[in-house]
Amino acid sequence: MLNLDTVRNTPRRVKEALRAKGIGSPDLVDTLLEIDETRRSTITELQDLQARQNELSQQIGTLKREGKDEEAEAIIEKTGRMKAEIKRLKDEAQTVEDRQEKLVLQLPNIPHPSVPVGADEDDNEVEETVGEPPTFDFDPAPHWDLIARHNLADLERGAKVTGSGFPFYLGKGARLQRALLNFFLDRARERGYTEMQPPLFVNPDSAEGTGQLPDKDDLMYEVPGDDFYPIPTAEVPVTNFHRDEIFAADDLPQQYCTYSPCWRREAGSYGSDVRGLNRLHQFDKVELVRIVHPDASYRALDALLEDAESALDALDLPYRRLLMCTGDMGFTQAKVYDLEVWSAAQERWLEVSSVSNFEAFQARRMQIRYRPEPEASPELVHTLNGSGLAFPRVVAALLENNQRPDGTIELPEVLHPYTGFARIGTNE
RNA sequence: GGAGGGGUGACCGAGUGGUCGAAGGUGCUCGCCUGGAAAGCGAGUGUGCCGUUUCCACGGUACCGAGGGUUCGAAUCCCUCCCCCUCCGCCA
Repeated sequence: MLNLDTVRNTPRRVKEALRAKGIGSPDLVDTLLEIDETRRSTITELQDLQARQNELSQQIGTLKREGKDEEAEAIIEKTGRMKAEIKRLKDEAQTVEDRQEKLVLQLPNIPHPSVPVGADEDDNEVEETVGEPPTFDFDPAPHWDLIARHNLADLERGAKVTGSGFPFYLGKGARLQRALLNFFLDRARERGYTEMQPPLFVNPDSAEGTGQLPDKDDLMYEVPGDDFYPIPTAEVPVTNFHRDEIFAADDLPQQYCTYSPCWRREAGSYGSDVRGLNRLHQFDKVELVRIVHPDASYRALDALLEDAESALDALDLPYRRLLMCTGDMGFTQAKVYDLEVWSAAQERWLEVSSVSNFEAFQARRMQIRYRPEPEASPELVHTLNGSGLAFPRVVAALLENNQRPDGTIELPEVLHPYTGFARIGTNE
C-alpha cells in the first residue's frame, strides 16, 4: 500500500508507476484524489458536530449531578436533532473511507529509480551469469525422463490422487527433497536467520498484508467453509508474524528462514513449459525474510541476494541473475532480482529464486513499525524476502546437469552428508 | 464438540452510564541527588485520522478483542462474532 501523502504530493510519480508496471489506469489516481477530498471534508464536518455534541453531553452530565433536571432536559431536546445528522455523516464517512481504501489497495508499489523501465520479460536485464553450462558428448535426458528412469517421482499417480501438478516423490527422489530442506535451512541459519515453522494456512488479513489479496486472488487456493488460504509462499505467514507490532530500533533487523510447501493455482498454465517439475501446484521452498530499518533495506537486498546465490554456488549450478524491469515485476515490489538456474537438457533457464525489496509497501498494510528513538513516533519498517531456494527446479537442474552417459546422476559433494548417497542410479 | 471464566495502554492491573485516553504499579525518557552506581525524589511517556501552523507545536475526533445496537452521553448496558484460559469429551 502506498502512503496517501505520496499520492497527494506526487500524483505524477504514482501515475508513472502505474504506467511503468502496466497495472491499472492512471485515472485511478485522479479518482482517488477526488474521493480523498470528499472524505476529508466529510470527516471535518462530522468531527465538528461531534465536538458540539460532546460539549452538550458534558453540560447535561453536570446539570444532572447538580439536580437541575429541567435545564438538562432542555439541552437534551436540542441534542436530539444532532443525533440523526451525526449518524448520517458517520455512515457517509464510512462509505467514502471504504471506497478510498479499495482504490488505494489497487495502487502498485513505485519501482526504485534503479529499476529498468520495460514492458515484459524481454526487457529484464541479465546482470551476471555465473558458472559454465555443462557440455555432453551424448544427448542429455530431460529431468522428466531421468525421474521416470530412476523412479524418483510419480506425477501420474499424483494426478490420480489429487490433480496434475501434485507430485509424489519416491525413494532417492524423496530423500533428495529432504536433504535439500536441511541443506538450505542449515545454510540460512549459519547466515544469521532464525529458523521458523509457520502455519501453512493464513487468513484474509494476512493475505492482504503481504499483498496476495486483493490483487492476486487467483494465485491462491481457498478452503471452503473456513476463511483460510493455503499459503502460496511462506512469505505470507512469516512476514505477518510481526503484523501490528512496533519494534525498538535495537530489535531490527529481524531475519527468518523457513521451509514450507507452497500451493499455487497457476491458472491458465499448460504446455511444455510446465512439464515435469517445471511448474507445479504444490512445491517445496525455503524462504528468507528480512524486516529491516528503512535506511538499510537496499543493503539488505544485496545481502539477501548473496544468501540465495551462495546456495547455487555451493550446489555448483550455473545460474544467472536478472534485474526485473518495471513491466515484469510484481505489484508489491520496489525492486526484484530473479535467479535462474541452467537446465542442461531443456537448454533453458529456470527461475529458482525471486529476491525482493518491498520497502514500506507491505509494512504499511501490516502496520509493522519501529521507534527510531525511545520517545519518538513510530515509523514503518522495510520488508524483504527471497527464495533460498525453490526445490523442484533445483532438482531438475541437478538431475539434468549432473547426468552421466550411463544414465546415472552424480550429486554435488556438499549434499552427500544430507542425502546419505552420492549417486542416483546406483547403490552408492 | 460440551461447561465455565476472561480479553483494558510496552507489561501488570483498577474501573458497571457522565468531569475516563482511562486510577495505581512496573518499564522507559529527561532532570535532581551521588565520586560513580543503586535506592530516593520530580517531570514526562499510546495510536490513527481531521484541522491550524515557518520549525517547535497546538486544537478536535475516534480507538478499552472485532462489528452492530440502546442512550443526550458507553470501557461500563444489549446483540453477533473472534480469540485466550480451566475442566470434560475426542484425537496425531
